[in-house]
Amino acid sequence: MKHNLTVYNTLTRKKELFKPLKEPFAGMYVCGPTVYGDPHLGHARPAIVFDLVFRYLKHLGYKVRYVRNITDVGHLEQDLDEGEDKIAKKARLEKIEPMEVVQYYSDRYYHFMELLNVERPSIEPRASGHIIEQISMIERILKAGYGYVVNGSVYFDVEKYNKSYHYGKLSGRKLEDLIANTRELEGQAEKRNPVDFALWKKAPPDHIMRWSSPWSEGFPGWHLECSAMGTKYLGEEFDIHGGGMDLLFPHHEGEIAQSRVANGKDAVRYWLHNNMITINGKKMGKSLGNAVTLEELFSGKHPLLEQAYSPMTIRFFILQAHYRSTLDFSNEALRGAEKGLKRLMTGIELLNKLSPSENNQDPGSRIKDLVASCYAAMNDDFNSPVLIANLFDGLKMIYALKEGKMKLTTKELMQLKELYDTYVFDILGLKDETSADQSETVDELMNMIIKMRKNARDKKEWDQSDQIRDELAKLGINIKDTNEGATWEKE
RNA sequence: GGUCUCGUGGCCGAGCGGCUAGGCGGCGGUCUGCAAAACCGUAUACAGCGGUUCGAAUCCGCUCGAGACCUCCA
Repeated sequence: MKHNLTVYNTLTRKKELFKPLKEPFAGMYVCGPTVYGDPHLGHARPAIVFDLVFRYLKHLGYKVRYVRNITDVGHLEQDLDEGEDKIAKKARLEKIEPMEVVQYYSDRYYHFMELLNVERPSIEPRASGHIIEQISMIERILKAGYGYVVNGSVYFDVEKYNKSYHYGKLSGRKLEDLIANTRELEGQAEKRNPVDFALWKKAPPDHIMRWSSPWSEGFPGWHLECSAMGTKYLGEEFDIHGGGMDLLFPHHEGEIAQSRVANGKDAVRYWLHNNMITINGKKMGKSLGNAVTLEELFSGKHPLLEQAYSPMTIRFFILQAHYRSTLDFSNEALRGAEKGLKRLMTGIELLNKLSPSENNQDPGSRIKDLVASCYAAMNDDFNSPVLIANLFDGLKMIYALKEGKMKLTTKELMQLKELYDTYVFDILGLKDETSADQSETVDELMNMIIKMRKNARDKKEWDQSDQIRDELAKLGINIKDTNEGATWEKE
């Protein structure tokens, strides 16, 4: 495959040329949501970022298998013996079955991801459906000598692991520092060392989510599912593992250790991490109580929101920042994204209406250059903000064509159209929202009204024409007079 | 406390040693019966102080400030 895509590998802290294990195949695993709450803006970022990666890899010609899990068990609320997992807690609070909670929030997640035009991954495995694989992995870890059983729970022996491997190599930590900084938490008596983590937890009597295992009735530890499912669907070694930066430690560190000893090799070749979304400079997080859900965002019903923002505005907003930078949320920034996206879409609409000029009059290599810089941006660790800047630059060319200040041959115009089509819709995954829900009847009615207004205008009956415009404005319909006649738009 | 990241014009956000990022907003203009929209043009920046260099937003040091991880989190 010919390309020079470089990706920033958290493991090496460098950009590296992307070379998959088995061309033309590429395998990617991304940590998905824990389905115990409504999806919020924070969920949108990794979903959109890795959707971009997925789309671009496919565009380059790879046959991509993209696996994104749904976490529906485990994830202890606290690392305490009596800790219960989030889903069980939510279920108890709402007096429903845990799987009901899981079903409900999974559906919500899928619904909102679809609105954001996030493509469904190739496989979306659930932790609860892979208990057998997880148990088998624990057995392999025990067999390798890196786990120990206490009272029906199984723990990973981090200190022993660190003697042969480097625990903390992904997050840049040293075990001594970790041990020195471990907080004193209660109920850790079972562990040999506070840095050890659970592979299997024996369920307390009142814990509702439980499965039988060789050690106890219980549930798997919280790093295990990703190791087990990644191995199952992508093999013992695969190309990309993605997730939020907040998962770097300890989640991904745990994954590395588990896979290493269970499979005898490092599983992941490129670790990619998206940065966080901040709100007033602080990380947005469910546990911090400052998360804005996607539903609130799309409806505008949240104290922080001055208006509703469409799914594509959110998508564009996220893509306008590089995935490894924090992205600060504000109404002003969001409004800016909304306007910018509209400008881009209007330009594309115009482009599609343009016809080529007969004579080829020095188009230069501007289109070739534009195409090249778009590829260069994406090949540079998926630099979507630079890509978008290039697309805005190209807009000037489109308007110059319209004004007749520039001429393009049929072939060149086709190339330009193809560029926008490919990059805006296929790769960035944006879509035009404006004309989405107009029925034919409405269209024809509006054409009729515009015609009537034009008649009035032709007769210079300004009172009449302004009245039509004002009345429509009250209905949220804006008339825009252009040189080619009037168009309308619903707010 | 430990580890790490970052501080760019009113706002968001690229930039990885020399060449205009881009978007939103502002200002000026074109178009227009008026208005809006649209388009064109344009100003404002690199937290501070030192250092390296012919040359620094970009490298180094210090100061100040913000944030992340170390506990579930995207």
